[in-house]
Formats: sequence, structure tokens, C-alpha cells
Amino acid sequence: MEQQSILNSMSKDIIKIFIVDDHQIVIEGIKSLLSHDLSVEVVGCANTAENCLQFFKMKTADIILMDINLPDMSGIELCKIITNTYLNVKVMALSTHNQGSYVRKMIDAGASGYLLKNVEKHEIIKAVKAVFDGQRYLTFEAEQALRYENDQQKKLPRLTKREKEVAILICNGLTNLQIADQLFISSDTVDSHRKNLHTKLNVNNTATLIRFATENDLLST
Amino acid sequence: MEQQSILNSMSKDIIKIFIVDDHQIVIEGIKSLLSHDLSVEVVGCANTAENCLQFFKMKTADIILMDINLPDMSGIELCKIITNTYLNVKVMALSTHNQGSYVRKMIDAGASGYLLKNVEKHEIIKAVKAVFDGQRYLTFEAEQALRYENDQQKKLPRLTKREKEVAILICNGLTNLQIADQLFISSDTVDSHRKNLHTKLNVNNTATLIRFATENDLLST
DNA sequence: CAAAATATCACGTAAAAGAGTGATTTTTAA
DNA sequence: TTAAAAATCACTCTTTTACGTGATATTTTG
Repeated sequence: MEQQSILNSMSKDIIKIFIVDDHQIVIEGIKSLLSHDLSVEVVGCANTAENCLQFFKMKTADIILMDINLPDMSGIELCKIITNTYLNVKVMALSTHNQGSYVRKMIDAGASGYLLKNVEKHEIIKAVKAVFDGQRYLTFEAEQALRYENDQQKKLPRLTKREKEVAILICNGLTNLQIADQLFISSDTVDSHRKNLHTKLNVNNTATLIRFATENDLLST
Repeated sequence: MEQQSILNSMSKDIIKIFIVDDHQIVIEGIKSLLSHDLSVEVVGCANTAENCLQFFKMKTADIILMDINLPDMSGIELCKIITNTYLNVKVMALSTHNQGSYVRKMIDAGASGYLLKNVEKHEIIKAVKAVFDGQRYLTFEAEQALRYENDQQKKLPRLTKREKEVAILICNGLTNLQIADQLFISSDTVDSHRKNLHTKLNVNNTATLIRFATENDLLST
């Protein structure tokens, strides 16, 4: 692995790039930006995850510039598949979203870099070379967002499995009694969970409970 | 106005296009896609609304391809300014969003067309020519979304000004008494509004009230 | 294994919401 | 200008939340 990256930075090989983006405009834009740089070459592109996977069954590339929003599959899933299947192919996320949660998910999915679509030509080249040499490259805003995300995550209280279930049912408008029926527990128990939710989330009524839970995305996973 | 459009379609003038998008990649992409068509010419581009307005103070173009997400001002506002100030400049929205509400807002702001960023080369040309000839051009999905939006809008109950105020305060977790204090009315009155909200939105508790109101964006304007 | 966290249940009181009914005044729009 | 819509207030009764306090069983985890 390390020998490989040393080899890469030593050699003057042209870096082979594959682009995945559902917007042809963006693909054309990247191609255009990269067209005058002799150290990189766009060897293919796809508008869907499916077409991307198809390409890699027969051919290969060094780095995939990958959009997160794809029509048939999320870029996060595609990234997982690619990095697990083709160990020497690096993925560089290229997204409009600078939310920390996206950055986190792509990194967790195995991406080696994260660029925003307002990126300038020289930064693409710089990022591609860094990733090709085995480094991780996050654009400034992405790195910042990731840090912020991590900080926030630490501050947010963690709900237990049962508390989440109860919170979701509360959000759906069920009363304690209805929730009790659905979960086969006493309504007193539901009340206890509700009290704990109030304490943990620092709220004192249903309205603020719902707002806090939904705004902080505490009910999804 | 009509003479103008007849003149346009008769003449073989090159259509002058200006591009506004915060992503340089997209600008490059459009330029690239349009570069081989002799009937159109990209006369300028900008990454911000400010730079766009600056351009039009000295020069002009026939059609602006305009992104809705801009760093300094929303494309909706920019579109209003442009169409109100320069009556012979047409705006074509170019967005990733296919929500009806966006289409509606851009049309209301004076846009003559709406394209999605997954557009293909020939459709850009087609749309540009249609708009240049004084027609309105919406890509299929945008038209569909707009129709759906209008249908939904008709189905949704309309809240009165006071009901909206009360609903917002309810969403913020205030009790009837607190709302009454804030609006200088009786808590019985707040209760009345709450009852009306329940009837109109077909809900029977605070939780579902909040969910319905937020999910249907009834509290924004 | 033992401590900690989680999940469970119970009882009581007070506050708030939910629901029905009815009425008056003010504002809006045909 | 006049009918309709919106905003206001009042009273009652029931249901649900909110909050406190305390207890026991189960599960997780160091």
C-alpha cells in the first residue's frame, strides 16, 4: 500500500479519472476544466451508478469524481461498493452540499476526498494528485463542516432505542395510551420515556419535543 | 413586443447568452455544450448576482441562463430585478430542483423558461430559441411539477393571517396562555384559533398540527 | 461478575389541550 | 352597502400532558 503510493508519486503516469454525475453539464464542465492539464486524463464518465459499475467491470481508473445525488443509487452506496470491490480505485466526492453529515457519510463509505462544486480548476488538480498519492483531501469548507458536525454530535444527547420509538410515535400524534397499546407496555411507562425525553432534550412540552427531534434528525437511524 | 419576436425569428442574429451560476464547473459545462452551435454565443458569465448586475449596467444579452442558488442573492430575486429593469432580457432558470414551488416562484419572478441541470445539449438550444422567439419554455418535469404544485395548492386549506401567527407560536412550544399574552388577546381566543386550525387541517392534537403545518410549508409566507 | 444503563410500572396532582356551543365585533370583498 | 369571512371572547366538561417521587426487573458493558 505504501509502496504503491510512493511509486505513484515517483512515476509520471497520467492519472486516469472517471466522472459520475447525473448532470451532463457538470461532466462537460469538469472535462473542460481538466482538458488542458496533461497530468490527468478523463477515461470515462457516467450519469448513473449502474453505468459506472458497468465501466469498472471491464476497465479501470485511478480516481472517481463522484456526485452524491445519483438517480438510481446514492453516491454513498456507490462509494461503498466501489471502495470495497476495487481496492486501488479512489473515490473523490464532488457535491453541492457542504453539510457535515454528507462529508461524514462519504468518508465513512470509503471516500478519499471531498470537493464542492464551486471548486476551481487548480484545486481539482491539487486534490486529485493528493488522493492519487494516498492522502486524504477535503476542501476547506468540507473539513470545517466535518469538524462542526463532530462537535455537534458530541453535544447532542443520545436517545435509547425505546425512547426513539416513543418519540416517533409522539411525533405521529399518538397519545400515551395509544403508544402503550402499540408497544404492549403500560401508559405509565410511556409517560416515563416521555419524561426522560423531556429531560434529555431539555424541553417541556410535545411541541418543542417534536421540533427538537426533527430539526436535529434524532429519529432517523 | 410581437413585432420584436417576429423580427427575432426572422433574422439570423446570433443569440447572446449570459450565464449566472455559482459553480464554475457548470458554467464551463454549458459553454462547452454550446461551443459548437453557431446560432448562440456566450457573451459573459458570473458566479454571483452582483457580478451579473454589474455586467448588465454596461452590456447586454438576449437570454440569461440563471441558477436559483446563488451566494449573495436568490435567483428568484435576481430574476425579478433583471426582468423589471431590462425588459428585453429574458431569463431562463437552470436548476437542480424540480419542485413545483421553485418553478412557480421563478415564473412569478418573470422567468421565461425553466430547465433542469440534467438537460441535454439539444434541449438547451431548443429552449433558448423558443424563449428568444418570445415563447415560454418549461422542460417536461418542470411543467409536470408546476401542474402538480397547482393541484396541491388548491387542495390545501388556506390559513388566515391570525391562524398562521398562532400556529407558528404553537410550533414554537408556547401554551395558549403564553400566546394570548404575546398577541394581546384572550386565551379563549387562542383556543378558538386552535380549534379552527384543527378543523381546517383535519388534525386533533398539537403533534399532528405541527407535522402537517411544517410538512406543507403553511407557516412560511 | 458487578456497576451502570435501560426499560418497566405505579400513584398523585396540577396544568394544558381538546371539544362543544354560542355570541359579538371587526374586516374584507362582492 | 351589505353579506361573508375573520377575529374576538366566554363557559363547561373530558381527556391528555406535565411533573414529582419511587420502585423493580432487565440488559449492557467495563
